[in-house]
Amino acid sequence: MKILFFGTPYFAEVVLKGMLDNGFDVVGVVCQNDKPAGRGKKMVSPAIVEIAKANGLPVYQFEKLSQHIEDFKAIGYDLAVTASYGKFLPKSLLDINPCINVHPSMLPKYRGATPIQSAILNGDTMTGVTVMKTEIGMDDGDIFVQKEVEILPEDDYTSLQDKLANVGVELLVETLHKIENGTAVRTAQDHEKATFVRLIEKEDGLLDFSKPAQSLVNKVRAFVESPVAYFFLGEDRIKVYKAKVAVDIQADAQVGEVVPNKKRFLIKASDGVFEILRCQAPGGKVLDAKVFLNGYRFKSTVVTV
RNA sequence: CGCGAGGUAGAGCAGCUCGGAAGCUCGCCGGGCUCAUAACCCGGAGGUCACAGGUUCAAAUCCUGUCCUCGCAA
Repeated sequence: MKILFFGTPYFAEVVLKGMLDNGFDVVGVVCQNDKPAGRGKKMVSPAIVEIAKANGLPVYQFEKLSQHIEDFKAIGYDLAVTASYGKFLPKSLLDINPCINVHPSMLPKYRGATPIQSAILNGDTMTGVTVMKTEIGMDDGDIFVQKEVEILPEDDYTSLQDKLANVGVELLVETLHKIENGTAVRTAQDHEKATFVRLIEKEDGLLDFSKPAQSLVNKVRAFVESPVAYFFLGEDRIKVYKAKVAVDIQADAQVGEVVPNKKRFLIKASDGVFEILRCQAPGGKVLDAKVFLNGYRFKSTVVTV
């Protein structure tokens, strides 16, 4: 069975590696185009390109998939597998051969682009992975298999994504074997229960200290890779990479005010104290709070709203 | 050539505008206080101020070039 893989970011890399490690015959990788990135806006390829090339796989980066149907037919594959590809697959492409998708949520919950972030953001304690048939509609295809994954309090996007990707590989391998044997069974989703998650904007990362401390911590956990939670102290935009609720601290400050403390970076939230464990000031490196406090000169001790 | 910030003891920073004896917070070593301590007090080690040129009696500080790091924007 020749497999054509569609995927772009890290989650897709793990899935691709998983298929290769399990001996599946991947005949090519389709991913998003190179984009100008970083200082000097140099063109940068998705990381998956490197992995594909290292394994001798051809890489296809088409601007519009629908304009390359003949190219896809020429590749000669039997099944398409998608994982965080980033764009819809046109019907003309889905009509060539069957397509299955790996989605990091317990569908029909969290259909859309940001299931992992959403689960953490909402303070969920459980999420999961679904392998289903790819259809025209967004994440609404019939389900082959799904498995729950626990979200630990200390999990953030990075760690949860890893867990989900590994489970995704496990489920995908299982499904691919069944498809090969002809024993694959799929069931329709309960569309009534579907929930959708939208793309995340940069401004979504702004921390609002009039909210409960735990919700702020959840935002930090969910956005640690991107766009990163932040707030302003005077003119300085402080990006927060790790935080917790300081349950041992007596709140002796106004909401949004820095709680005086020599060794800990604390800010009063609506219902408790938000403690920053790892952060970054403009122009500086990401630092542990204690190190950050050694050198940082506060221009304001109240969060700018 | 997208815009911008910065490279100063092991770490994080100040000093640079107005050139003229290298400082702060932590860490480390030693001593003290204490039932005890991540707390407090005293003392100590540790830096060719990124690199290379230039200006000057004198450069961390001014000028030029190189390397590296980071923020924004995409």
